[in-house]
Amino acid sequence: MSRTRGRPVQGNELTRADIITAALELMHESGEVGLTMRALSARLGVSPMALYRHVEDKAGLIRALSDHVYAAVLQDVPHQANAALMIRTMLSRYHDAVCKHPQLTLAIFANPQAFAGVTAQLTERLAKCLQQIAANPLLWRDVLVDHVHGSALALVSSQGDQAHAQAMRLQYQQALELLLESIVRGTVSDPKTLEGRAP
Amino acid sequence: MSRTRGRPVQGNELTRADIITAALELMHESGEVGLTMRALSARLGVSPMALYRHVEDKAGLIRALSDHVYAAVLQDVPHQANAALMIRTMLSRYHDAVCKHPQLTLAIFANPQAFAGVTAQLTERLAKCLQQIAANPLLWRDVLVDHVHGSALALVSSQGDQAHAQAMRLQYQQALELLLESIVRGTVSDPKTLEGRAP
DNA sequence: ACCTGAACACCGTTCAAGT
DNA sequence: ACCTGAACACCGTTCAAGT
Repeated sequence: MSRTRGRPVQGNELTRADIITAALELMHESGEVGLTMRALSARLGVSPMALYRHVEDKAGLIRALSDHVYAAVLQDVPHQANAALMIRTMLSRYHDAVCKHPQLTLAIFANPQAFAGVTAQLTERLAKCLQQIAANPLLWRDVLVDHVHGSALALVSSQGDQAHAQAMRLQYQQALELLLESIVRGTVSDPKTLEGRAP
Repeated sequence: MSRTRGRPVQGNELTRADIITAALELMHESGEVGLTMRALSARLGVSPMALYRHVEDKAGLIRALSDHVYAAVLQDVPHQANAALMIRTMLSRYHDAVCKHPQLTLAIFANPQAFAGVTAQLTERLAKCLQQIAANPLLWRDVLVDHVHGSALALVSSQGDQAHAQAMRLQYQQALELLLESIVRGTVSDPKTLEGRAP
């Protein structure tokens, strides 16, 4: 009988990938609070200190998790295309990633050192796209990104209710369409220069 | 020379109010992570266990903090008035409270047991107001609430930068106006019944 | 190179005891 | 009634040691 989780083959070396998958499982089961170095090492059948060979820190672990989870968000987004379409795909992917691991959002913001570069890149590209279709691109960018983060928090607080989570995903998609409509329909009411909340 | 923080008079009894103010100070200085029962008790010049006379738990402490911080949000909001105005005041107050203690948002969502009733009441009243002016009230409610929560997270990640924080507050107000414009201007594109994410 | 064990400075919380 | 002290089961992380 082989083990279905933890290190795939007993006696093999511990892998960064093993750590990441085990950590995500652990976070699903017991939340951000449950993700501890000690519990993670126990699940992998290894001493706590073995983790520090593959990950710098607990913050480093969370950074690794977000890099892994958000990897696909910006991949192969064409550079010269319909701006609304690009916004839709980037935000849908980001929202999908966030919904699969809502607790990770909490962990990232609770651990400022764990902040991954993906969010920064995402907001930058979003702003560029919005400049083509919106009167107030930076305002709308924050509205859109905050909506993703806010729905992650809502997802965390409705822990485990799968039907509810599914309903919320649908609702997000509809709200996104509503917002995109409003953006393209909108006109400037106050054209003075606005600063974003970037890096 | 009297102490300027901690218990107001030495020898006096420890008060729930003392605990709350000291806890908020502590959270400002060292974040959600820094708010520990032991550090809090040390600041108050008292044994850790003395806190448990006035607060059930650490979750109970955070619940007390949010009750205190959000107390003014729904106070004296008239029941029959301009709907857009009511939305503006409720959200502005909620955003103000959240901005004064952004780390508290993180603490509340990280501690599900600490969830206070104010948010539930707020979303309910928001939905009622939105029914009067919006085609998709529940969708817009989530967009508005998520924007508040999302900007709290953004505020946490830009730790301590006061000028930046001020700019973000301004930006929030402008985004809120933009959203209210969009709401009143909007028409239904898909009139099928939508469910909210409320309890 | 990769992992272990013991140790340190922390947590939240229980429980018995002091005044 | 209100607070203290010692103790328990946890944390993340350092450091020396094993193979």
